[in-house]
Amino acid sequence: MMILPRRFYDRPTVEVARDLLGKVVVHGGVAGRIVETEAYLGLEDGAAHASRGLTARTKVIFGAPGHAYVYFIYGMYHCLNLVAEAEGSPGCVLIRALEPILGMEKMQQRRGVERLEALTSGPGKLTVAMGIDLNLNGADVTQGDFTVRRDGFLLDFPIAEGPRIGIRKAADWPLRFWLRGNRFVSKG
DNA sequence: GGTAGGATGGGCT
DNA sequence: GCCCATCCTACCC
Repeated sequence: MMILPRRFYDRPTVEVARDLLGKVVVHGGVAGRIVETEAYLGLEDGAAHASRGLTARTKVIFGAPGHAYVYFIYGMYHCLNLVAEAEGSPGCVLIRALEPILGMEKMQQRRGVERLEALTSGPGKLTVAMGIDLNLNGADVTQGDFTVRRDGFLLDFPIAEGPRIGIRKAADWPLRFWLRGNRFVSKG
């Protein structure tokens, strides 16, 4: 599988969010195919962390594309984003759900559940299953043992789009993308 | 089938 | 002090 090059991410965030569907996140011996994403934009997007401006937390989002933005939420979960847009221009894509394709036993150990549909069907679940935490914040996903790749298979479900989940501001913006009918999507 | 409530801690006003 | 880009359990149709 070919690692996605940095230029893949150096585009408008919405395009990157849509095109990440079907790509494969690899971390060590564990991998999953992306089936659901959300785009988070810049200053104009009240739901985006970057709308607060450049801070210690958001500096990764303003940095070079092709890096991971990982943050801690609700006191116990982590969420994985991939940074898009040129350096200096904020934008990132939240990975909301994966279809497990490699290392399912490891995922089951980390999650403490058996059902495949329960392993990675949500942003907090998939970071546990993949072993992703703050240590990977800022990591370059175009090289090393934490990467995103394309596998050459065609998408087997149509792409759907709709409002993002779990936010209050800009709640009606259609920036969520998913593979309609895929059983690993978090909702719908 | 559905949902209300609680766990739990960092970021920012 | 308030707000979260969440998840699981208990409980109720």
